[in-house]
Amino acid sequence: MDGKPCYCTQDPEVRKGPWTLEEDLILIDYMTNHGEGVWNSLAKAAGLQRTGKSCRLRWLNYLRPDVRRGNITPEEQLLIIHLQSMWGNRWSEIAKHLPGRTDNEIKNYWRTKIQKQMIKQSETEINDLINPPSSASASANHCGVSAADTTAIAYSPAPPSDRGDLGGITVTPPPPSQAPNPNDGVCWGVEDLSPM
DNA sequence: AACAGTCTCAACCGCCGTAAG
DNA sequence: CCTTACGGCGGTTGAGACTGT
Repeated sequence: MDGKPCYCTQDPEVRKGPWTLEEDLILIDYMTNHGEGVWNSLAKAAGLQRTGKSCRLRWLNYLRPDVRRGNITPEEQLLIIHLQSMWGNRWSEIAKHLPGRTDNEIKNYWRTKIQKQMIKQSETEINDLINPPSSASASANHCGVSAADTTAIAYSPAPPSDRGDLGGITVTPPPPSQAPNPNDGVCWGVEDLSPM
């Protein structure tokens, strides 16, 4: 279409790849006039050569009026870390506690910023264990967690809980709504992630 | 200035749960 | 009860942007 890259699909009726401004406008227009419905028929009715899933994703992650884009605040960051430590990678649950943020955004943020930072930190601590700095009691981080434990956090125990089977490990699923306790199992502070 | 490596994020894929027929 | 269609979710990918050498 109009000189854009060819995202060939099995079905020539269905477009893939980045959304164009035109498509965005069509979807926004349709959504404001009709509201959400069955996504597949919505895509057809709106004249979009996209799958219903694609439309849904685009709307929820990008076009929704209440979607908030831009920097994650330190408060949001702490909340993400805390909720992730409690619930694992249940991004949609976590997103519900961050108004305007999408699960996709949080997921990306976690992987690119927080997780990387944690891995880096745990590597440093492991190095310290192997080659201890002369005077340091470099056995633990500032909350008394061993390097191995920290790694476990970094790689997220993320128990699949109710949908998975992790060798008998059971974890309480996310409560409907629970005020996060910043000291409950999480030792990370904003300063730990300061480079961000 | 040019190239290589790294990072970011939008979008896709595949699986699962649920509702409708 | 079984099958099918759909929505929702988490994981992964790839293109473009950015940074370092």
